[in-house]
Amino acid sequence: MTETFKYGAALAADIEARWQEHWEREGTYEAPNPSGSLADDSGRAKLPKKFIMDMFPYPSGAGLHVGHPLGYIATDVYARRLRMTGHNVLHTLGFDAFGLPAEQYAVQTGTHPRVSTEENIGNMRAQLRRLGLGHDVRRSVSTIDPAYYRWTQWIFLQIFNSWYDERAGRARPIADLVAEFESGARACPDGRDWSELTAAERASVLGGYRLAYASDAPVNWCPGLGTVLANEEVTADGRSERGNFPVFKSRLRQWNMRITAYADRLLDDLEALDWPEAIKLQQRNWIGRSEGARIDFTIPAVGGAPANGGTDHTVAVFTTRQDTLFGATYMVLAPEHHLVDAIVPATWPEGTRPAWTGGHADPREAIAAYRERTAAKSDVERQADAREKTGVFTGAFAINPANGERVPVFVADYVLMGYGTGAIMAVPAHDVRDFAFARAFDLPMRCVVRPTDDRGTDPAEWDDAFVSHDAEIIDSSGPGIVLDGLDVSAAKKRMTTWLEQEGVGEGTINYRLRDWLFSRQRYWGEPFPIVYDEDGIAHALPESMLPLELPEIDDYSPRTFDPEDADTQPETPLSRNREWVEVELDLGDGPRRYRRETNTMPNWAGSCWYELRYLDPLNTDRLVDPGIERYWMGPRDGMPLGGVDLYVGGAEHAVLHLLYARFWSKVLYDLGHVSSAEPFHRLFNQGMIQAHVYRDSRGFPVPATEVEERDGRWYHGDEPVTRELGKMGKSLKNAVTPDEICAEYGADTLRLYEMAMGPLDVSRPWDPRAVVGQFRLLQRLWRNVVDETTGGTVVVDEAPDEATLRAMHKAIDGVGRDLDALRFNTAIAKITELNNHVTKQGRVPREVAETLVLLIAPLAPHIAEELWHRLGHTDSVVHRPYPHADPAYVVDETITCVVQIRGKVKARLEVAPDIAETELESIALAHPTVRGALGDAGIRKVIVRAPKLVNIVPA
RNA sequence: GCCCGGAUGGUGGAAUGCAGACACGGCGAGCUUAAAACUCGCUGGCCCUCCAGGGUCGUGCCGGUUCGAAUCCGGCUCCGGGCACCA
Repeated sequence: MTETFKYGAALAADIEARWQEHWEREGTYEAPNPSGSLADDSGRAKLPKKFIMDMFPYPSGAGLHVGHPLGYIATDVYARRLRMTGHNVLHTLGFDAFGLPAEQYAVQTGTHPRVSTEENIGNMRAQLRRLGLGHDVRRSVSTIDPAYYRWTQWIFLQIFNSWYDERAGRARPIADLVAEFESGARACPDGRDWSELTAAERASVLGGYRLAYASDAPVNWCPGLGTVLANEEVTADGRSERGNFPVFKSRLRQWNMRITAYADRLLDDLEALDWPEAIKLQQRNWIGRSEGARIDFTIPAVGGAPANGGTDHTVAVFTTRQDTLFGATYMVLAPEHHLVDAIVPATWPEGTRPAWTGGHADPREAIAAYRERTAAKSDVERQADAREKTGVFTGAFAINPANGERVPVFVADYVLMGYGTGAIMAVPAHDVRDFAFARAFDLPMRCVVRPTDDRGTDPAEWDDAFVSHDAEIIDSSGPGIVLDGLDVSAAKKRMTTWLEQEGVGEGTINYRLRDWLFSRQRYWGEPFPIVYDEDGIAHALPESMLPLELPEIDDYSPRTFDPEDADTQPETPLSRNREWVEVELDLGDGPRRYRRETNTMPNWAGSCWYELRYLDPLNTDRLVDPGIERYWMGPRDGMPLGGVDLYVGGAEHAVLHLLYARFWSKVLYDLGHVSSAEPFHRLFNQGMIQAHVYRDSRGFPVPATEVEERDGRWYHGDEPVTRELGKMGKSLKNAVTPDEICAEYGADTLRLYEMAMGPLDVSRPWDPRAVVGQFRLLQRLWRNVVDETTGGTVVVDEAPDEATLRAMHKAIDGVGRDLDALRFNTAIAKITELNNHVTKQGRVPREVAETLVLLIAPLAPHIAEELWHRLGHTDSVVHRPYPHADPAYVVDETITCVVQIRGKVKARLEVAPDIAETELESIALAHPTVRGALGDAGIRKVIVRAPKLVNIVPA
């Protein structure tokens, strides 16, 4: 068989396999640590460092399609450019391997999730290996590895064993809090002395402080998945993010993370991060900070009415519009509000309108009926009639503290128990929802903010509420307070001050963010390192007992339970292994019987901190060595909070992974385990690769590869099909795998094509025909260097001509800047342009050939390495200096000259840098705009000044 | 409803002072018995043309700023994304 030197699929495959093996053997992509087991004597640890990361993949059984590696290729190109510009670059990829699909597969087949997951990881590694990604494989971690999740559990214990000290503004060890209680420096919540409390009472008090705590509260129960879910995992229409199953509220005892303690810091620190504005905005909205006030309304005892016990009650409301308190004409409690039953009188007050009673004989009956009606609504239904206002009168009245007015109290489901205090003051004139409710129930409205449009001040004549943050307050004066004439923000301040003086309220801040529900009733996750003693008190396992490995069970299936029955809890898979659950342990006070926690952690846990483990993956004593962590991630110029230099991934994790990881980072920072207060300094969201979906007349997708185009229409065989743009995937029968592209053209072509398709951050369709364009580029480049019959080189040992030199240095300059800015598509266009230039010349000077090879090396590393080798070099392009443009050739051939008339710029001229003054003068005077501007005025003087300014003084 | 982002040839997209780089597709030619995963040329519309070139319109729509606008400003239209009874 004769050897061929034509760059085709076979040769590309040969080159790629050869160099991949070489790089692996040489450890080419290993990044040294400054110390520890991954340190070396290459001296590279002394270089400026860069830590580049991808969002690591879930090892799905479906394998990769070409959309998955888009980000991995981008970070690889960027990392290679950094290596070639003298950086010590840490780039690797692990696997986020706990999660539902493997468990669902186990339910169906009985295969242990570990077995299927590890097989999937193996397949995915093989797929990724073909792409020639320059990863430091020593640092690749997998979240299901006990050596890894040992530290996930360890971090959980750090969080469990700490509390948020509001005064210090940071987390501290729980032992400090105990010491404060013991010394009396801090009073116990219920006013008793710490020493008098039983162990269970102490545990309960501390549970109110711990950053990880168990609580009994309404949670999102998803029967379809057999587990509870975090708020972030439930979509706006009340379904599970994964699987799209309905979600119901149910009261269950679950573990939570006190992420709300960090709301302000999570919000404020966004400012220092180099993240897309859209993601920052999503996080800001999710945290949902609103400044306002708590206002106490008194509901006086109804004389002799047994229902409210004959005592006064105080109901606190939260509002951001305390300035409109004088406009509050009624009050609303959420149906679940705990004071509803206490305030309801036995009978309707005299003169209650029939429309307010819902047709019921007494208030208690009316409220019971209303509760039943709203509770039966699932979140989906509640969403459907979101705008329709329903409610019922409680029969009670509250006193508006500003003017002493008696206002009716309603129950309505447009007020949510989970936000603020679960009660509102209703100002129908200045709130759209209150306006709608007041209209429906014929409640009075009072205008207290002067409308800035022509609607007048009688709300009865309005079509909607008047909402403005920039208007004047009117008709708002009461005992000790006058707001009239103030603007909204001044009125808010004055009202807050008054509320605080009178002791009927205070300025407060509310957040939309809720604590993170952290336990799942599933098997395939990290077990909690928690045991309960006979009194039900939770104890942390000592570090020496970590990792707490997942026990074996023989039935992985989730169970549903009866949410109606308050005494039941969902059965957890881990509880099925009795020997594992019931244990005798010595936690320091002798062997005792304990029961293990049988929930598992959500699959976000492993991804909350994996960047840290990449740094020091073999360390068995610590999560990460502090010196190594500071080296790669510590605060530095322009990054006061530290973090990874570049993190690339999809935008779908905006309020999930990206929020959780920031939270864990801050806890670890507070407790002194890391120097970086933020995990990811710079974030980049890559777009999606879309693909055409072809559907037959019944709407079913047909395989995209079997569709033919004829006269602008598409046919599957003889059947016409429709075409639309959609996600790439198995179910839509349009997936293209990297393997098939590699087989047809090679990995370098795939890499180039993915990078050349368009800007990295926008979604764009995969065009199967267009891939060949990048293949042709590589073929032309190959032929410019290699003699296809002998395998020798065709480059000539002569200096490039002037035009070529200029083209070359322009390309070097542009490509370098494009790569630094992640503009890979334009970088490729510039390389192509230069390559086309020399192709047309027919002869390629060695200097140009070598430049081309180095320029393309980050994008197409295999062919670059091969060509570099064939050009007679024995070193690797990987650590070669990237070409540097000679500024002499990059300067523009023309400069801009400004023409002014009466000191005003009238025109700009592109002229040669060395143009003579007299010539410049005549060009300026010949310019049509200049001639027009001068008109008949004539010219008195033309002054040409350095650098190039033509000043024309009209006569 | 509110908040973001976008609109440039047949297609993906370049371009912050020469609109359409680079690529696909298309057309024409070459090589070839034949082919293309080969090579070369042309390829926004309209018009003129002595075939060398030239003119003119043109970046979703309307208006503005500017010597000059795809780019900046104001107002629309359409598309994509996020949030949504959060007081």
